[in-house]
Amino acid sequence: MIISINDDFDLNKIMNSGQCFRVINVGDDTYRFITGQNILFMRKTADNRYEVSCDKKIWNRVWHNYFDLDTDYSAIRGTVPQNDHFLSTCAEEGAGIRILNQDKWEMLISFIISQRKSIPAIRSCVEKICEAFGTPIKIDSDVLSEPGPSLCAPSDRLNTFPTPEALSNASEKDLQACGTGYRTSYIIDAAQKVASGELDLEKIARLSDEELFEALTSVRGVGTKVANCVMLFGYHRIGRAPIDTWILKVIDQKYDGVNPFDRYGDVAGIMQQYMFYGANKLKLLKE
DNA sequence: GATCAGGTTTGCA
DNA sequence: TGCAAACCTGAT
Repeated sequence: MIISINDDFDLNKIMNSGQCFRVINVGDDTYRFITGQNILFMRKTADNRYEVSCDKKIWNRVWHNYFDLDTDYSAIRGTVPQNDHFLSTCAEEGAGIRILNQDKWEMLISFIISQRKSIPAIRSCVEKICEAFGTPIKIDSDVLSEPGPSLCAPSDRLNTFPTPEALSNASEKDLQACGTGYRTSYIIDAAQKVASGELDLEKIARLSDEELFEALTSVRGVGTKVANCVMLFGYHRIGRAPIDTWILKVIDQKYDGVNPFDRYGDVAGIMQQYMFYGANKLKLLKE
């Protein structure tokens, strides 16, 4: 199916913005996304036009929201203060990045894993956990036969991200084998809290930013940075700007040590994404 | 083979 | 309250 998207949208930048760890480029400019039980292959065919491997019903029900298509990113880029030279440069470079609406539970575990890991290491760890504890995704035969040949990429035996129940029943040893290291006990703690209902990830979605932050940091291994990532990428709180080592360098080197994110109001998280992407891509930071 | 990675917890001033 | 050190392991 062909769809049109009339806003900033760049598959490669989205994949490399560090918010999603199971997205891959399967070659031929085709990208594979996974959320829940759904797999999507997607390829740009012309300006604002994309070929996707699902039907209209699934697109509207799942992927439209996943890609946050009701938000006007072009307009948000337009609000970048002109005198904010660094952000202006980064926003231009990062145009096309979007904040995905991803699964809350998957984000919680993925960002617990992320601490003191490089992005390739996070990807490999998450994938191993899916292989070990996820369940096979049922692939609709008509989904794979419908698109053109280029969208039919090898995807047999692809697993879902494991459920809280599956991870709460996992042995430390089996999790360790996925490369989780010292985060293993954090993952089990989170899984048990969620599986038992002590922490209801859907229910806390109704809380204010401050209360949601409190609820998330009640999990062992979830501190300020991880909680903000989960809020931004799982709960779509686009006012949250996670501060990692890169953004710390940005604040230090480009903003005289003064956190600029208060200035950007309720879209600070999007500005943070532009900075993260732009600063790395353009190599604007010193050691 | 060392060094470090998109942090958090723990322990000690 | 504030600041280091320790933590597992894969990637480079």
